[in-house]
Amino acid sequence: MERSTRQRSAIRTVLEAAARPLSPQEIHAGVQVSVPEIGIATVYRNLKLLLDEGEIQSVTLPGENARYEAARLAHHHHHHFHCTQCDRVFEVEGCPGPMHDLAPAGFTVVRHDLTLYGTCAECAGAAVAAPAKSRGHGHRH
Amino acid sequence: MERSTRQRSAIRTVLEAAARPLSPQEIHAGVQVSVPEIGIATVYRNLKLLLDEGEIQSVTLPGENARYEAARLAHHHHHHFHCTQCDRVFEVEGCPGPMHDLAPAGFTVVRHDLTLYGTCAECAGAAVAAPAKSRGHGHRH
DNA sequence: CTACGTGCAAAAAGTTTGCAATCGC
DNA sequence: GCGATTGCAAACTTTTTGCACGTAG
Repeated sequence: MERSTRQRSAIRTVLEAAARPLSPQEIHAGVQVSVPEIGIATVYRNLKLLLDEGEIQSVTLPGENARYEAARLAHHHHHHFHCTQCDRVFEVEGCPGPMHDLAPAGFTVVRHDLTLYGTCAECAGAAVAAPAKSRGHGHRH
Repeated sequence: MERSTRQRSAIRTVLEAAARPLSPQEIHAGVQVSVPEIGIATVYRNLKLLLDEGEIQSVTLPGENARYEAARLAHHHHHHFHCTQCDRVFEVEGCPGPMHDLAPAGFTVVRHDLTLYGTCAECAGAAVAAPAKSRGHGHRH
């Protein structure tokens, strides 16, 4: 049976408190504040477990590693906005509508993912204050 | 100056011959047919080089490692269809149109990626012949 | 007490890099 | 000949797994 452990609770707490999808590393760092001895493996094991239970959802964007968010914080059908400057991911409400007929004849569209790229409001504002455009964060891998 | 090597030519050939985006591993395997001693590092180095030159493009789908295709085979603005049964990726022509106003106020949309998921025509046909649905290919990582 | 959970370290998988040998030009 | 390029192995990153110990119920 599933037990209640300090580490699992802390992971839940961090995810509930986040306003956006978090990477396993961000979650690990966040949990270490309250449970310093937690290992990254425990984070991964719990993410998988919570995912199976449907308590959290994974957010996978093109070319990025998976992020995770509490399912109850995720809106129904939504998409994501990826700020190319601060590298954060936001949910966006809208959807261009059903795209069942974009696919060639014979293809069945079950689901779709849409990712918008650009500059978030915060970074757009910062750009005014500090017009020096630094190219990305160079975070490879 | 850039030299013409057997390995680089072979990589170009494999990409040109492919009807779909290929993973570095698929490219490596394909090139080994004509240049057996090629190492995977050479594949990666050349992919990066060809990418910088704009000769090829990378196709990054959510949760997947990058695939590559010859730029001249890629259509202008297009999106991708990922068959969840055979795991192959196809290009689709259409686009639901500009989605600049999906993002919250203050956000600027520069680009977008759309991925459709479902069953390709071939797999849909095969399903009729062999209705047994096998759950995915289990390719993790 | 006992099975589930954890920490740690090692293993996988994918990608990058250092280095000496090789080969195009 | 010289420098771009390669093969190999080692390094690195992210995620998974083995194992002995810890702990919730």
